[in-house]
Amino acid sequence: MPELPEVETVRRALERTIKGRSIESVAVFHPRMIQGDLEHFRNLVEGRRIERLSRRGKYLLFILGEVAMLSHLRMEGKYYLKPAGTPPEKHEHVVFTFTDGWALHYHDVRKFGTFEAVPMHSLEDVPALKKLGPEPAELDLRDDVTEIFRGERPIKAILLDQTRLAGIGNIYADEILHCARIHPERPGRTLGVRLRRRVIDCAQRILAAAVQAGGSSVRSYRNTLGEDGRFERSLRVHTHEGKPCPDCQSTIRKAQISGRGTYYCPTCQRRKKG
DNA sequence: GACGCTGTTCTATT
DNA sequence: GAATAGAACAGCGT
Repeated sequence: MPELPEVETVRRALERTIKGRSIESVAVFHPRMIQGDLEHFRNLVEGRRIERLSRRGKYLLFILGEVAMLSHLRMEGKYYLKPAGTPPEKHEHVVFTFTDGWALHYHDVRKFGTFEAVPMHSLEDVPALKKLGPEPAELDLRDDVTEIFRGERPIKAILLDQTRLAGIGNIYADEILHCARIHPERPGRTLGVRLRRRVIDCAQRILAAAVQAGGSSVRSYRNTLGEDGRFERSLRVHTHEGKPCPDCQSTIRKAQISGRGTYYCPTCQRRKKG
């Protein structure tokens, strides 16, 4: 589920539903999801009020006054709000019980998700956040983005690299490259100034539209708090192997690029020029 | 039953 | 460095 638009959708849902609640206790059933010492984590988080929800790249930030709790959903993390005392289901690994009779359950079939709590004043120094590249939405099309696209790696790998741009994952990388009409294996370095701008422009437009639609729910997953993303209907190449390209009717191909399943149109996204 | 996928990212190896 | 393979884990389809 979660790339930037999905994480942003979760952030908004949590902001609507749990902002202002106070965390009475935290139950952790799978300690390795917590970065650092578990007791330290609980000491930092318990008793604090959720003042607001923020996001950086694919990280959710629970702002608890003087403490920030980072939550990364990785592949399949989801949140559900339930009455306090509801027994955790099989794949629910962390439960935040609030003082008002409700609880937030973290559900993650593959247990890849992570949590980390840090004092607010050291948030800037958290390595996970420090390494992240800029938010695509914050770039100006007039900015010099040459650095982002440097190197010989395929442009697809560059878009997936969170230190270059934050928040893009496998679905949106494919959609952005189709929008920009660039072959996913083309080395980043070979993009001229016009193509670099086109990639940023496509990234901003596609991510914004996906946020508007509440993200995508590819496969049969539902989004947090029971909300369904609608953007998967707008996907033009991702998961569309064998189907006609909406622009030129050529058959969409699937290839393995940088170790990831990659969908593209062989006609719109030629290797040579863009 | 085995194998090869899956929206992520970190670590070890080449 | 930089690119790639493997690992963390569970489920689903072939």
